[in-house]
Amino acid sequence: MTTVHSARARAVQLFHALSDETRLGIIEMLDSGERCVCELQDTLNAAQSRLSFHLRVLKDAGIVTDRRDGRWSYYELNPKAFDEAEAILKELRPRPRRIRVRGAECCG
Amino acid sequence: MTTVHSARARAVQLFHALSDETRLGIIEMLDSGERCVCELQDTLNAAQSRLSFHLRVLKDAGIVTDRRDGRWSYYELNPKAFDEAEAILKELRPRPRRIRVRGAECCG
DNA sequence: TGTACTAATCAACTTTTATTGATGGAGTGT
DNA sequence: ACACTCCATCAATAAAAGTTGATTAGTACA
Repeated sequence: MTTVHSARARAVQLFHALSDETRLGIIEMLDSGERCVCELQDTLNAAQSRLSFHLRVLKDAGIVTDRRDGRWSYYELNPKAFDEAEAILKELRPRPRRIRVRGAECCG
Repeated sequence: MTTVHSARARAVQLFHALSDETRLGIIEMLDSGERCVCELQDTLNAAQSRLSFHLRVLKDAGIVTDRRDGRWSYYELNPKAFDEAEAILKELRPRPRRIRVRGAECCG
């Protein structure tokens, strides 16, 4: 997981990691628990290097953690990343406004 | 807002729309209410066509709605999109597991 | 009608992401 | 040591996304 500068850059990293079909497939598989790469490979039938690439994106974003056991690598979801994404989303969400000020002050 | 096929494709579209600095800047500005394009342009100082491009991405994803008034276009956040993103995130989040089955069944 | 203004769209280009096939490191079993 | 497996990394390529500078459509107002 590489370091990131601003809150916005972090948001970009997180959402970018979540914006790919293959990666969502991986996340879905990991939802039921830790999995080794070869299992993911079989189930998602994605080439090994391709899977590895996407796992790295997820890991860099802190969405998964990995652990090595002998020749196998196991990946697991990191709940904190989901908390973080949810918090960011809450920040972005429009606040309830008392009065609609239909942009009347704008332009001309 | 273009039509989308699977739930996963929709998730990709939504997260992709959220994974860009300029677009997050736009969202942040719209957070306090409706804004016309020229205001966004000034504040974010982004070229007009560039802004237009990003507004389209946001609109296609359903994150903003637009309204035309004379020669001005006003954009506003759509809260539903944020509900949706939050719901998707909740789906993706790892469920609490009773027992950690450290992927022991895997591989051999 | 003519001119000025806002903003969408287009085409050419640059940059970033993703895919593929190959190589190599580390662990396992003989 | 040797062969074999799992998987990360690399280099080459393909595909997608973003930027830039036109052009164009629609509106406003003299």
